Amino acid sequence: MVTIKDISRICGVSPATVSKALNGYDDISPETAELVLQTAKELNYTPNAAARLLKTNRSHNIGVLFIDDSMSGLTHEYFSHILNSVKEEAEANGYDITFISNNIGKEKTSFLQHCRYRNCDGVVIANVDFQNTEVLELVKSNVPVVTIDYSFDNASSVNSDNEEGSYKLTSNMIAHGHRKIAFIHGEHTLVTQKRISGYKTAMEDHGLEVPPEYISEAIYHDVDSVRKATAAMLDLPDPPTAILFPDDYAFMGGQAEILERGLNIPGDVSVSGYDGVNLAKILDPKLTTWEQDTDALGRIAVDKLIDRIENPRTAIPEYIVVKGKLFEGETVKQFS
Amino acid sequence: MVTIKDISRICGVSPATVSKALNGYDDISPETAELVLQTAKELNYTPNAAARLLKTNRSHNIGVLFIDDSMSGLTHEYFSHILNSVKEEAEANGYDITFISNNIGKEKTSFLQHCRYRNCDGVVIANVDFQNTEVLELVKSNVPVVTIDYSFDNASSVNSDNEEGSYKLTSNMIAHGHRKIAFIHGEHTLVTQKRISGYKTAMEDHGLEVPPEYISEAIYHDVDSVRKATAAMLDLPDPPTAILFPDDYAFMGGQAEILERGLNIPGDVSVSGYDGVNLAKILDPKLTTWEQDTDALGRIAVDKLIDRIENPRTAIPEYIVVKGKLFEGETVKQFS
DNA sequence: GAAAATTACTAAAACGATTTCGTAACTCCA
DNA sequence: TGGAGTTACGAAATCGTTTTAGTAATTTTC
Repeated sequence: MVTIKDISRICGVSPATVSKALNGYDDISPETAELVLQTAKELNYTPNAAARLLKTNRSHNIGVLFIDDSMSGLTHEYFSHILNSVKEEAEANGYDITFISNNIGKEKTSFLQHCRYRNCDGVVIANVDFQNTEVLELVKSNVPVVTIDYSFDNASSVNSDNEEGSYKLTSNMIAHGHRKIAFIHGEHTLVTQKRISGYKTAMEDHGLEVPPEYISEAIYHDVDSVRKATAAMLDLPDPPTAILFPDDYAFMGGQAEILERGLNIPGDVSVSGYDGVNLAKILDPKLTTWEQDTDALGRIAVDKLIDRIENPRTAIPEYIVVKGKLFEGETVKQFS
Repeated sequence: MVTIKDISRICGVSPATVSKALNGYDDISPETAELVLQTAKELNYTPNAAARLLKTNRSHNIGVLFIDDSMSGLTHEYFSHILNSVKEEAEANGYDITFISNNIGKEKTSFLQHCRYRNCDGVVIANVDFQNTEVLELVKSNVPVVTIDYSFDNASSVNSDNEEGSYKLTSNMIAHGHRKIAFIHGEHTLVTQKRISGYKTAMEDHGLEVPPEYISEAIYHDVDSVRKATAAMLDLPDPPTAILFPDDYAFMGGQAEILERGLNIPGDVSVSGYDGVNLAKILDPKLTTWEQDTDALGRIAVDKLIDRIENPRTAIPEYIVVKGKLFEGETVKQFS
C-alpha cells in the first residue's frame, strides 16, 4: 500500500506537507499542492481510514441497528426499503454503514460496545425491541443516535404517521359506507398503539361503535397468525364488512382465508393493508393501503444523524413526522 | 474512552503486558492475567478496532458489494435474504460487514479504492454487473473476493444451480402433459443463459420443439416488462399452455395479464416462477417455483471468503453449486 | 533599511494498539 | 554451585495519519 510517506519521499517534502496538500490546507503553495496531488494520483494513493480515525476520532462510519432476534430482519420489505434509503443517503454524504451486532469477534458484548469498538460516529436504530436494555444503553450513551418509528427524548426520531395512516384508512372504509370495520393489528408496540388509536378515533369521529371483538392481535409480517385472526373475525356472529390488516405482506394470510371461504374481495369483504411499499401495487386486485414514505424516512434519519454528529452543540433532538399517503387500490368497495 | 494505557497504569504493569493478557498470550502469569482481565471488565474497556487494525492489518470487516445502479438493490427479496444470511454468518465468525460504494467521502473513486480505504479483509460480490470495469478491477486485485451467482477463475464463487432449476421446472411442466411451454426470461446475464440452456435441454430431452417465439426477454423483478412479454406470448397464433417466468415477483405482471384476459391459472395456463423465497408461498394459488437456498448461498460465500482470508496460501478458488429444490405450488395443472 | 508580517514549510508528538527482542529473576540438575 | 533453561515481564518501535507549534525565508510597511 502506498502511504503518505511514500509520497513525501518522492515529492521531497515532509509527510505533514503531503497531508495538508491532500486535505486542501491553504498554507501550502499551489505548486507543491499540485505536485503532491499529481503524485498521489499516479501512485494510486488511498488514505487509510483507520489511521485517520485514530487521530481525528471520526470514522465516517454510521452504525445500523436494524434487527434483533425477535424481528423479521432485513428481509422485511418495509425495512429493506428504509435500509436502502439509509445507505444511499449515507453514501451521498461520505459515510459508510456497518451493521451493529452484539458481539465483537466471537465474544458476546453489547450494541454500545460494538459501536465503540468500530468507532461509529452515530447509529440509526429501527425495527428493534426498543425496551431492550442493550438498546436503551445505546440510546442513553454519548453515541449520537437517531431512531425510526420510536422516540426517546434525548435523540431525534423519524416517525411515520401511524395514527394518521390508520385514521385515514379507517375513514376511507367509512366513506365507502362501511360501518362494521375490524382492525387486525400487529404486536403491541408503540407503532401499534398509534394505529389502534387512529382507528378508534376515526370510528368515534364518525359516531361508530367499536365492539371489542373487532380489534384483534396478530403478528406483523406473519401470514399464518393473520390468517387465524381473520378466520376468527369471519366466524363472529356479526362479522365485519371491512378489515384493516397489520401490513400488506401479512394481509396475504387474510386474503387466503377470505377466498377459501368463497368470499370475494372486495365484493363481500373490503380490506386494506399497511406499508404500501411494493407488494400492494402488483397484487390483483391492487391492495388499498397506506403508503409510507420509506425513502424520506431513511433519508431524514441519516440527515438528522449527520447533523447531530457534525454539529454536536447546536443540533437538538427533534421529533419528525413523515407523512404517508393513501394508496387507493381495488380492495375497498362501496358498501350497500 | 478507556485504553490499554489506563489499564496498565491501574494494574501497575506495562501496556505490553496488558495487551498480551487481553489476547491470551501464555507468557503472562495467571495472576497478572486475572488482574488485567478483571480491571478491563470493571473499567468497561473496549478495544479500538482502528488501532488494532493499524498494527495487525486485519480489519475483521467484510465488504459487501451488492448493487450497482442498474440493479434493483437491497429491496430485491432474493438478495435481501442473501444479505441477511451473509450478515449472520459474518457475525457468527467475528466479522462485521460494510457496504462498499464507489465513493470515499464525497469523492468518486472505485470499489477497490473503497475496499482499501476501509481495509476490508475481503468482499462478497453479488447482484452487480459483473462486466463493469470497477468490479473487474476489484476481482483482479489482491483483495480476497467471493462472488455469488457468477464465477471468475481467480476467486471462489457460490452459485445457485440455474441450469438445473430451469430444467426441473420445465420437466415439471412436461410431466404434467404440457408440450407448448414458453419461457419468459430476464436480461441477458450468465444466470439467464444457464436458465435458457436448462429449459432448452429439458425440451430437447423430451423430444419437444422450441419455436423461437416461445422464448422472450423481459426484465428481472420488473412487473410491467413481464406483463408485456406475457401479452405478446398470449397473442401468438399458437399460444403456449405453460409459461415459465423470470422470477416470482415479476410473475405478478404475467398473472395480471393472464387474469385480465379472463384466463384462469392453472386452468388455462400453467405457470411457474423462480426464486421461491417468500412470495410464492403466500400467493393464492401458491406459485410453483424453484426454491433457491439463499441461506446456504450467503453462508457458504462468507465461509469461503473467511477461509481465503485466514488461510491465504492453502485456500484455492472453488466453484460451488448450491442445490435448490422444486416448490410445487398450485399453478401447474395436468394438461389434457 | 529595519521591524513586522506573511508564506511555506517541517519536526515531532500523538492516536491505541501489537509485537519483537531483551532481560532479570528464578528453577533445575549434575 | 554454576551454567542452562524457563518464566514473566517491559522498552520501544511501529502501523499511517493529523496537527500543533515553531522557523527559516520572503515580502511588506513606514
